[in-house]
Amino acid sequence: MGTSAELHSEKAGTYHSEVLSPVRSVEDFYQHPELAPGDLEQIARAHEYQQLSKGTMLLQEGQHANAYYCIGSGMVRSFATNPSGKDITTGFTCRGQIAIEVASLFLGVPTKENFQTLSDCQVWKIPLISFHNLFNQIPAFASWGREWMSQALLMYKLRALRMITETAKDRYLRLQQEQPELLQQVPLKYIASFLGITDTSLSRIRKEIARGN
Amino acid sequence: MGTSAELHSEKAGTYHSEVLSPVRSVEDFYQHPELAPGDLEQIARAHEYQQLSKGTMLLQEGQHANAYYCIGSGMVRSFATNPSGKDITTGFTCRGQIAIEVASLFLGVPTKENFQTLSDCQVWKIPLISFHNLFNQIPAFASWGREWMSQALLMYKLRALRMITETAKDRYLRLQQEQPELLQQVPLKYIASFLGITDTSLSRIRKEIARGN
DNA sequence: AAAAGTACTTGCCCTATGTCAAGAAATCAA
DNA sequence: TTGATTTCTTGACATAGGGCAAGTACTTTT
Repeated sequence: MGTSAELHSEKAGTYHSEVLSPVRSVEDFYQHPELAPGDLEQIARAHEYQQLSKGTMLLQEGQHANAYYCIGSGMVRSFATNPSGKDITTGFTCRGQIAIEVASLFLGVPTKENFQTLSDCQVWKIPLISFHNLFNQIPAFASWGREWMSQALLMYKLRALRMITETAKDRYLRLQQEQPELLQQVPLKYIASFLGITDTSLSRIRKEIARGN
Repeated sequence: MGTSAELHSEKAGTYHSEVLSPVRSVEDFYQHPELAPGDLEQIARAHEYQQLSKGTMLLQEGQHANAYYCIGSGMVRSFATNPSGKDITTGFTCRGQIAIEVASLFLGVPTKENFQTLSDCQVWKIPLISFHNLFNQIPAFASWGREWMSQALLMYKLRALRMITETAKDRYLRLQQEQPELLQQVPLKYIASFLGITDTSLSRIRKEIARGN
């Protein structure tokens, strides 16, 4: 379970078998009406393709993020550590999504989150400096970035709102509906802390649902 | 309590008396190392100064946001309405902060949030189209925007995390410490729903704290 | 000054979820 | 294969916070 990216991936974890087909190209991550094909090529060239084995840490608490990752296949978990030592899952990044610690990357502060692969992953990595250059050279890329951030902001706002307005069971059912593959691939304790409850409670909620809501 | 901005503000509400001195200039909102004085002048010219009376709706659920507001004095509350009809306070925007519905403004979708002044306010309003022009014409403005979004994203992530890791009392004490003026100026029910609890519970938490933690 | 409305508190009881501990089942290590 | 580890479930009990209703104080309206 090293900190560095490793290049072999013979053995897929029994838990986290790959179901979905991988994203074909890094250009798929940068869909935006203003981005011309030439722009996309330039953007793509700024990424480095990597295969990461299960358990790889992409970023650890206290470090400064200096890159982000477009996830072609596999899954990444991000988590923060409580003062009392427990880790709280803050999110899952799946195939087709971008694993990034915005605060550390763009504000230059040490991160309070950890990012770790839950399975073998294929990713495209782009360094901050390359991002920065693209941002300044390609206006449409900056627009893409603004939209991506808007979308991300919306999701976190919704998450906070839902922690208030929905019960734990509601949140689990929503997750089940919106990301069913996640429930198969991720250990219950991570899902529980992501939902804001204990694994004990989630187990009971599952039982209740199994009996027929 | 109209939808449009109004220009008189003789009578300050008894509840929400102004304590803090207003922000002097709109340029204070756009501090960024790369922004030159000339840029700031251009940015400032894109804003319109307005005085809004207490109760003014800046944005209502279902509308499309087409501007945002830099708050020079006063306070704005944003809230979402539950399916069951209750309104949940999603945030307070105070002097020196920006009242904006990012999702609606930048993704062009109808907003699910409402924005309403809690007191008479002095604001600088900037239309989306002007923002967009500045974003494309002034690279440093785009950088400022990216940083602002990063900061906002961080705060919403923290909010979601704290809803999970902290008790309601913890959250109240934090608010008391970080924004004491807010507790004086805002009715308890709005603070309660912002904290994710009922006004009844917040009242009890206050009592408990008053007795000596 | 009376009436109506709003803000806040308090009591009683209830539910969702947490804590702790034990045990079964699956997985991993050797 | 065997033992160790992890995952998940379940029970008994505790606690935070919600729902409802009443009551007080303050504010606004008339």
